[in-house]
Amino acid sequence: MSRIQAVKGTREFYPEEMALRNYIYEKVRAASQSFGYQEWDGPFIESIDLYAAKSGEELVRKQSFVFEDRGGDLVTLRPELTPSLARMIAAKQNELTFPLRWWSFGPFWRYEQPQKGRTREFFQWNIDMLGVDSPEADAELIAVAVTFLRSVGLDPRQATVFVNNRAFMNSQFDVLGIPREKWPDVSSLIDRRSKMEAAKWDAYALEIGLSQKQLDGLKTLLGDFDLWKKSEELVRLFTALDALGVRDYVKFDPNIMRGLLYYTGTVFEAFETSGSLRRAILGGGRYDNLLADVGGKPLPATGFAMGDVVIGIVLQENGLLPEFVPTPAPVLVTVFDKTLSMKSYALANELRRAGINTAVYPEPAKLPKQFKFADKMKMRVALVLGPDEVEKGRVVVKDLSNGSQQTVEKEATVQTVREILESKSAR
RNA sequence: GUGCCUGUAGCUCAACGGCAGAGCGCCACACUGUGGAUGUGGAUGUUGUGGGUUCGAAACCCAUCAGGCACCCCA
Repeated sequence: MSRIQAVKGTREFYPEEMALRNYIYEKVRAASQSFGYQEWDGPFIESIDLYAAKSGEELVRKQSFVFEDRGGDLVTLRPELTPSLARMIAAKQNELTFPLRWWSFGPFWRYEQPQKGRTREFFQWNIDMLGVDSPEADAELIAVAVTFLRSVGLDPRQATVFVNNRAFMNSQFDVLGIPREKWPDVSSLIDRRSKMEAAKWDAYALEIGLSQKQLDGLKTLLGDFDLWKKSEELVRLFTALDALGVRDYVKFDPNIMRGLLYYTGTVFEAFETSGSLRRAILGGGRYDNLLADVGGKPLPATGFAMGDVVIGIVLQENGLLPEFVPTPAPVLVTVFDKTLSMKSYALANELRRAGINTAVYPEPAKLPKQFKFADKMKMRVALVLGPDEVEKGRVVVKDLSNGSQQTVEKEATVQTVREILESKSAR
């Protein structure tokens, strides 16, 4: 094919996909706003330098869409939102009202190898609380996440949020006598455990310089799912989760570490428990140093992000996609023939003026064809204005969900249509 | 960026060196004033793209593009 195709990894939203995107957006908004978070957004294009500071070399060097603008500056399509957030907060740190609760849903780009659940262009929900340094704030963010998961129909058996605490794990490493400079290596070791064979993982652990005794101690830690009881922070977190009514979705898991370097305390990730996709639905945690790192005054922060791609697949695989109704207009006014078409147009106008979304069949065609169209578009009501009706000043109103129809005075059309739309569909 | 697998009708797939097919969907008609059901008929196409091998390529080889799996990373 010589046709120019879409750029690799980009998304084409046909109406059906667009409906899903909007559905997710709607549920994200509802969950965010139910906890009092404000919607905001940053630029889609940023200077590469913004990310060079803190996002990690991998993200900047290999995963960003970077290009030179016409003025010769290097710019990038944003690969993440947090640096923009940090800058915008730092710029108005003295005039914003804290604690600050912000959320956002928008497009991001990463130059990655596309595969299932991973595209180069994706939408991401970001939500953060800034200015509060407490496990209860972390618990609130987890509760927002669970509120969302619940609202799209996922129950605790289908989706679980796994929680750990970076600082606490570090203190445990300390107890094992693992020196501070090895902590990042140990973190990525833990991150990788589920992906490696046990023997190879052991070998790798020794390779990065752990003693056999430290390795044994580490394995005991990672197998201890009651470990959280030793952490005052985690105990407070779970107590708050209980009060917030989301405890049944959340589990402590010492194996959750998360790759990003800037997490300082609580970290969490939500996974689909049964599905084919072993990717996180959402992930986040506490990052208390980020604002100071980009030149602002120190400010504690906690938050998480969720991509639209994985959650879309999870919903689909669990049969939780909302029914797709192609048309936003539940009413079709058929066009009988050329001479009567203006009568149909005028009737549609009346319905619209009464606040009812109405489509007219755009040309004269056989009625079966027009009814098939209405059916495929999942319309609820079809109106017929033929010679008989026009002569008597009447309109045929048909409820497509059950096939019943009635002939009414033209003046009663709006009322009759409204009654059908408000009644339950028989379909 | 690396390794492996896969690209055939709108969709799911068959044909695996010898005339490109099926099911679903689509369109038309039965039904010139009524959709979903049924029946009958019809069109599906540069076999992802470009090159090579061969008398002959959808098939074999090379390149390229896209998708999938793993690595990497992560939403």
